[in-house]
Amino acid sequence: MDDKDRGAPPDLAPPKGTTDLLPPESWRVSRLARLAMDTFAGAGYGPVDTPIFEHTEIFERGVGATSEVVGKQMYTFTDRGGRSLTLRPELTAPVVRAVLAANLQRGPLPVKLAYAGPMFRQERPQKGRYRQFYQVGIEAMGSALPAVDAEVIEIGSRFLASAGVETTLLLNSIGHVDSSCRTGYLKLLVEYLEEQRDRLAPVDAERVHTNPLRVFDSKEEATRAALEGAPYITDHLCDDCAKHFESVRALLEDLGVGYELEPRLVRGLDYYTRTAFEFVDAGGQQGKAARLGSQNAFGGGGRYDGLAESLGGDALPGIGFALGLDRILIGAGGGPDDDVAGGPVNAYVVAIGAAAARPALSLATRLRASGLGVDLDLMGRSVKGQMKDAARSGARWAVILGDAEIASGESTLRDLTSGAESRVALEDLAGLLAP
RNA sequence: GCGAUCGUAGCUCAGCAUGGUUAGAGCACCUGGUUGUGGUCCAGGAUGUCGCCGGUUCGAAUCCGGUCGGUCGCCCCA
Repeated sequence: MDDKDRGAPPDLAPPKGTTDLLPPESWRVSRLARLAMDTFAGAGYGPVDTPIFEHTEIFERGVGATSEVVGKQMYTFTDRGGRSLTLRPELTAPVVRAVLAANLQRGPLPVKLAYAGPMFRQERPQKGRYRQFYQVGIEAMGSALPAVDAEVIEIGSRFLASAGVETTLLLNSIGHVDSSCRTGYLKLLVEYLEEQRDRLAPVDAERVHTNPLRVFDSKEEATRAALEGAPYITDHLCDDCAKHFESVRALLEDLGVGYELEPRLVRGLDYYTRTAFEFVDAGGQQGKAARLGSQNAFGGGGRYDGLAESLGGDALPGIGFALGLDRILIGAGGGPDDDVAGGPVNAYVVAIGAAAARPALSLATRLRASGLGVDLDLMGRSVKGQMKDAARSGARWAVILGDAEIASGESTLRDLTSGAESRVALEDLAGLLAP
């Protein structure tokens, strides 16, 4: 087959809104994900993995058909069996599904799970917003006590701090679905918005009936002005929700977690009840555009006491959060720690002369088997080239093997930091190189 | 999904308003100076379908149209 028959060469760029993660950037991502999972594990949250795709219904019923995410951002396709499947746009609904599927709600509670992985949403990509993006998060299911809210929020805030981003925690309660609580409040809100109708921006006027709470999210000047006298949900919570919210706040203060009350905070997914929170960028008000772009949230979460039932399962209250790894990396910037972005290679085996190539490979292999991080030349480089490659690999030691060394069962060990060299018996190498 | 803006070596960019011989720089890469030694220095070398397709022209990186992609804004969120 000649070139003509092959047609146009394939486009090697990854699909729009996606990216190939390669070293050194990929090291930062995997390190951050590990830090997250370790932090979560330290509070009793075990790893959970669910499929990359789910039955579309899980998101329609779980996340809510009126939400923006389900309405127009999902990657939905039909498989060969005629099933409608969707690439996961978030992981709370799938995790709750998995818990119900395994009947974990009948075992010891709470069920505490943590995850890290890719999510998918079809939106116009820009800085900090991609079609495939990485999230870490936790879910605690089975307890409606305010203590869980406090634990979850504290873990998120502590992880973000250790990841090197400065955040402000915005906190709100949006009550539960009942005429004495949110439903009742919504009537008041709609009434108020109706009165202000001509002052609202057109986009927001449309939302008054479809999703009135979301009007609070508006960035339109006109709408913001019109909202000045709007009733806040926190003033209309039922007694139980008000008490719950009060406890959460008291516990956060106990734990030394600072927060700002934000009565206009409304999250985009329909399943949230009571506590809702968001971690927004606090590092440099002016430099915001240069940091997260038009995005300002590292992540957020909240309680979802009705989610399990809307998926058709037993009642199972829960709370969790999701954080965007991509955004955290942007917000943390490239710290000084990132210079040593390489892998954990401690030693580099240098072969001098053709006769040393085979012994070098087997020495490297033996050292690796004993648990050391070892690399060597696979390009047939000159000695000078190998030394250069050794320096580049980030290794502390060069283990040099030439005819003289082989003859005496030794190697020349060079400290690449100081340049000091010494002869070392091969059998002593592993011990000397151990960190 | 809508609007704006950008797209030249691996990377960061110059060149483009006034189209015209082999398209440049720095960094990175490779080789040599040092027949068995890196990080400094010196000398040399390789590298581009000027995003892609088409149009105007004797001639296009340069002008025009379309398209794809990045970035920014809207929307929404992680």
